[in-house]
Amino acid sequence: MHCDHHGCLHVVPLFQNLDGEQMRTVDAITREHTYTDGQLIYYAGESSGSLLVVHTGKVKIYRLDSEGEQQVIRILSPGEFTGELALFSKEPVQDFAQAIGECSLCMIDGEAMRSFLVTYPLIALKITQELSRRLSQSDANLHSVVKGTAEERLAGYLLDLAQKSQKDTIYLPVAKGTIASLLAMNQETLSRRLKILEEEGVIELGKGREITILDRDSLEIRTHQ
Amino acid sequence: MHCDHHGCLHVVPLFQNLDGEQMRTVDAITREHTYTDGQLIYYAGESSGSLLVVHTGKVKIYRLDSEGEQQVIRILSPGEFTGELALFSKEPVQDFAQAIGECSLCMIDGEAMRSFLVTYPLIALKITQELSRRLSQSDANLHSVVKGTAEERLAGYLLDLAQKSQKDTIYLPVAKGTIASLLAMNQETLSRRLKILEEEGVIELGKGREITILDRDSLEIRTHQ
DNA sequence: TCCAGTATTTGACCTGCGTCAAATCCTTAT
DNA sequence: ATAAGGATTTGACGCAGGTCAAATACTGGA
Repeated sequence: MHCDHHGCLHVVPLFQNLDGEQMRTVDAITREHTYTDGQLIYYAGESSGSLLVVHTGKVKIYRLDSEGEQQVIRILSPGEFTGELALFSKEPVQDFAQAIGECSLCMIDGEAMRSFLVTYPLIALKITQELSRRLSQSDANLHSVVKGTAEERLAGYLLDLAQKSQKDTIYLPVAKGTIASLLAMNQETLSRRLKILEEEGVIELGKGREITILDRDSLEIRTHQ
Repeated sequence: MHCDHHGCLHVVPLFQNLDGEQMRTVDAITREHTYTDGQLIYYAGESSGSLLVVHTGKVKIYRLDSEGEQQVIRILSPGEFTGELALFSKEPVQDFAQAIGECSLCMIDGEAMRSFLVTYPLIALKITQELSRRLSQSDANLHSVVKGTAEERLAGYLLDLAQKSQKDTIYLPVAKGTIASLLAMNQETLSRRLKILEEEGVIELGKGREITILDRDSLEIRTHQ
């Protein structure tokens, strides 16, 4: 089915300031599709060639090493997009996208999207802007993996979550194992680090994925940046 | 001085298929500037707001951690560009660009470039394409740092160099310490790994930065991918 | 060619984090 | 509720690669 005007496109910063007609144009080349928990959306070597915008739910982007172990790259929330490599380049895609829980995506046809971008170059600029932001972010990640410690990355991540939710009690968005991989450590290390932070009175572990931040300053210091 | 038509713009894949008039347009908003060894081109928090295209020489892009230690992100060769974050986004720049040896850059004025891109959206698409390629590359780097070993990264890098030069005897493009940082290891580890590869008959270390690959297959295997 | 300054190598040592294995805790479907 | 299966925790242990320090090799300028 087509996205209607209460649909996915309106949650996307990318298309925020399109006028009615432009919106209808994008609408016409967009299909919405829902996925169930764990379903693969695309995989390395084989992608839809569409721009994929998350409408509801969460999507995990990851890579596999030669042992089949996965390394989480990004967790997408509503409004965020992926699939740009297949859209803009001939390079083979090397990552996997998988639904975490029920989720729905808007799939914008690649060929049509490219012509649209030529007609509405401002949208192309916005995409470029988002990509360069993500590139900078990705460099920062690399830097913190190479030069930083597990605790530093964890502290930074917890502060991020707290800032986004504006609360001191936060809920990890996905399973701890997944968070661990996202933070470039393994599950056991994440567990141990959390415990240490609790023992030192910096956080309090609730049940399940609940964490309460008791001492924000201390976390700040541990961020080491 | 302006770039003439034998200048920097012709070495840039980005501008490959512009016609004469378009080329003159870009030319008009471009300045060439030369730097001496070690000179800072831009630094975190303060950037020119221009798109910087390497014309001749090499440029090192790196970040600093809180101890002032640097982590090399990328080595730019002629034709490659940087500065896109400052150009397309309001985010603060977090990296440093430094001349390695004598080098010259074409600096394309940011504001003028943005309007040019709106007029010639195909160039915008090319930039987008290059950014998404770099993003994918950056994710791959992260993956190999997290899941791979120092030897795997080194083997991959040596094969890359050999492929680019089409020869078995290669020369590291910059100092070993810089390569080490680029490969996310420290100088001593790089030195030790190289020695082990030599002892096992995979490579031969010449003097200075010269390395001869004796057993490409063995390197291939060590790439582990 | 020689010297000073830099880059590289080598050795000794140590630690953060990964691995494996087992226990315990949560969730969900019945 | 309860059992089954997944998620998380905990413990014991090892090692890749980091750090520090000292020796050696290169390089460009006088």
